[in-house]
Amino acid sequence: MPGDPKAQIEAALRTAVEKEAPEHASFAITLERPKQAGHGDFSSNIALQLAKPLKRNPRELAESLLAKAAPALAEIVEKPEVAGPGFINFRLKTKAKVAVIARILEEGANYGRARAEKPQKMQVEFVSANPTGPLHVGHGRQAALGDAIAALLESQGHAVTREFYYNDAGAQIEKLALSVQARARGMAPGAPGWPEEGYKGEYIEDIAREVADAQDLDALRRLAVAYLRKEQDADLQAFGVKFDVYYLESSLYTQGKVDAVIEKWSISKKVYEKDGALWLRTTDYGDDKDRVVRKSDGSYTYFVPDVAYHVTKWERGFTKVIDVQGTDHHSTVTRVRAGLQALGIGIPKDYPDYVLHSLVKVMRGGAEVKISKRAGSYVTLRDLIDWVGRDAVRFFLVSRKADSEFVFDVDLAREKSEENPVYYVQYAHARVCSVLSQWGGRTPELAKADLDLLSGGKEMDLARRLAEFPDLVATAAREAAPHSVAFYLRELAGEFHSYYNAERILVEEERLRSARLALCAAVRQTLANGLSLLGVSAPEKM
RNA sequence: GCGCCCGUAGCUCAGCGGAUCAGAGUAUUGGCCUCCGAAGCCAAGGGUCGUGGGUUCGAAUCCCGCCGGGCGCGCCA
Repeated sequence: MPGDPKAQIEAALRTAVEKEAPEHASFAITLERPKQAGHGDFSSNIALQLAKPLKRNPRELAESLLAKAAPALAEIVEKPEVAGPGFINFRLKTKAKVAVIARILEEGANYGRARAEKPQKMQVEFVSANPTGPLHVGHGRQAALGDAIAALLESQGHAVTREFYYNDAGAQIEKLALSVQARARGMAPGAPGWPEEGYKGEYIEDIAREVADAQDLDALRRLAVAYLRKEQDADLQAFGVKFDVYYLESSLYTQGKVDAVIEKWSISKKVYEKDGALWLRTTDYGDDKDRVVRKSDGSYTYFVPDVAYHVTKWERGFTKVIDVQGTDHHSTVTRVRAGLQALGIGIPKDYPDYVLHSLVKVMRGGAEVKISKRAGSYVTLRDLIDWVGRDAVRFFLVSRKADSEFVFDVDLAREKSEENPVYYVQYAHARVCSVLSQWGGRTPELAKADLDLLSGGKEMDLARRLAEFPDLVATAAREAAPHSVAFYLRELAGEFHSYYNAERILVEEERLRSARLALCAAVRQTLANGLSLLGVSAPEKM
């Protein structure tokens, strides 16, 4: 495919391997992008990998492979060379390097997207907060992560459902209702007689204010749940996150799905009675100890509906499911998988996948912020959005690996917002838009620009960086790791700023100007595509 | 005590199935606006990659011990 030299080089190497060592023809050829420009645009360690099974000197093998691969590549690469212990380095000709620009302008918003060989029906479940209070910063991290992961999977051609699961009926909800009732009767939060472990945040008062009849606990419960669901939805909307499905835990009971799970376990003899309770043999599936599934009072533990819920995911045809949760829930991983295995209905052992994130610590004014007035005991997502803005929150929260603990410095993100990485990236986008608009032409014309006129080092760096994007997105999707996209965008923005300051884009000479503008337009498109994956806006002005 | 995760520059963090890997941002210091956006660019200083072993020609990266931190370890969710 024109504009994809990587595929051409891989094909040529594969052909060479087939000739050189037919018995290893199926060996995976992986091209790497050397970090240092001095080592070319692509390198292959295939000779090092094949040297051992073939019992040959890796350098000599590399030379031999190269001799067989080189003729097919004469068009696109400079003279390739064998380096070090047996790496083969390829340096693209300018024409092949800049071809990516035309490709980006042609593909537009599709640049970086791929068509999956086997498109799958996938689901990402995240946030899943119970309606007992405002969303906290941990939910924010989940929302940012989950939405970005879903976008990444979609970019690879999969059909992705974003799902929110919540408990609308359990003991937590009862506590909520009782708290609101107490408040509606004029009781002060925490005063004598206040419900045990009741909720004390300011929002309880807001809900209580709307209570018509403090005696009617059912109505009160519905009111409280509806109120908080609405508030959570408003926060998610402000955060730019939309869900396709809201799944109610209560529906698992009303549809008999919870009982069905117990029944299947019983039939396959995976449960036993002890101390008046019913236990599941999770130790058969790697758990430390067996777990209670039905308490002696006859009610189920939380994890039975949890398993029933995951059965519905499987039955709904989601072949891949990613649950985004805090690391404080990591013990459920083994348990849920064990519960699913014990059903014996053919669900894979490692179903579902999990992305676990550690908690977020919020720093402001040199001290940790632990509480907000509204929630009573934690910092809310809304606080964060109000303090630093949606884009900064989203970008920050996905800029770290999910499992690293993360200190969110509000002062850095807010008071010195010009130093914030997200503005650095958005600013690059705004700058390109500005130069394109000052030129005043139509972007499609740029696709016909004579790109060979680009020759500067910074121009080659940019072209090289732009070409990395599709692979980077594919890897990020496979690893459910949006942070690498954030890092990439910062690097791309940096190279653009550097270029912009060093070269004049709007030169008099029309052909050169068009070529440079084409490069700029490709940068703009790639920045926009990347930011879109992270749910961050790409402003034309700021 | 047991299990999982994390220790990389002053700070916040990338890099992790070995080679071309000591990195980014920020902070500090010094330069750059008669010219497309200075919310920017250029340059400098700053780390024996927690620590001690092991495997290897070669380890931030793999293995083991230790130290430090986080989170779990309920007939809570």
